[in-house]
Amino acid sequence: MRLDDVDVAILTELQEHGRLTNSELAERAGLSASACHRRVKTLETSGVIDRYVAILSEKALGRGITVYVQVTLDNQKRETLVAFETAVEAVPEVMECYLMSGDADYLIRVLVRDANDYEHVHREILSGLPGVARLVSSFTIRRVFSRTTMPVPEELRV
Amino acid sequence: MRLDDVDVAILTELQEHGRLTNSELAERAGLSASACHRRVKTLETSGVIDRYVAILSEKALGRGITVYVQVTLDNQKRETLVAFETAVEAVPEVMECYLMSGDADYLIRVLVRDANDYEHVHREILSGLPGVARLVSSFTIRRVFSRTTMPVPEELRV
DNA sequence: GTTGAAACGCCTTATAC
DNA sequence: GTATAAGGCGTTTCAAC
Repeated sequence: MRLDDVDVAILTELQEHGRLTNSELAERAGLSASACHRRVKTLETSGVIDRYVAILSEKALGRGITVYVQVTLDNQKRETLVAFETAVEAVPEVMECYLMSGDADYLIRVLVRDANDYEHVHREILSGLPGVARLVSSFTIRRVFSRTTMPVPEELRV
Repeated sequence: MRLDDVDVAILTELQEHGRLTNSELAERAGLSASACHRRVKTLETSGVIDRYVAILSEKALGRGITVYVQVTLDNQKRETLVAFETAVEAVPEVMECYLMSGDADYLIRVLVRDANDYEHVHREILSGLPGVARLVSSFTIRRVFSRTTMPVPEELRV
């Protein structure tokens, strides 16, 4: 699927304002409402737009601290990996989990209230996950920025 | 601001389906439409709901590979940090940037099409950012999961 | 908290160009 | 791509309970 400038404009707007009305969106994209509506539907059914979500405020929910944790397991047996992955997904403080190349097996992003809270999560939850041999925690001091907006790569442009 | 079970139900739904109609949401939350509408407005104005966004498909956009990069700068002078932060935010492939404690100064998450593409980003863009002394790249093999849904902490429950 | 009503805007589909 | 029309649905506000 190729995307032209208008598609990009639509995607850019919706990535920032997911609940724009179609008429507002049409105006911002410089399109008639019907044309805009058709394009959005196409973008949705083609899978370019995956879904719409509400983003909650980490601050307002008292989850100010992000910690990255490198996880090394006892071994790389298939069952060990599956057991860990299943268990870690059930931990609500873990926002993201990647299987990694290199030293550690997994990298996870953990969201907690403060350092105290992390101590609890680390000791009572993470270190008890199946197969975990070692945890290396890296504290973030400050989030410089975070994008939800994904750039449209050149090779998809019209 | 305290949140009761119904608020949590609303937040959970909206974090997964950000464009639910108010009437649909009301039904799922077990509320009348007007009561539901009032609660959502309150959650929005109080800042618990930060914003609504469309999530694009990384796959459909051909951005399959996530790379984490630990960035070490020449020094920690204020100007050095500011210059780097300003420049890195202008790189669209960088989705997130944290100032870190510990060995490296920054941790960034980079989204690219493939390893080739990363090679280009690494050599032509990242290593040219102001103040960069060392880059340590960690490739992800697979995203195990990623949440946009944030749990409501116990201490905020009614 | 609930229901119901009313006004308005938007969506959605369908026209035709 | 544009414009327009029509019906139905959803939102938003209000009043009353």
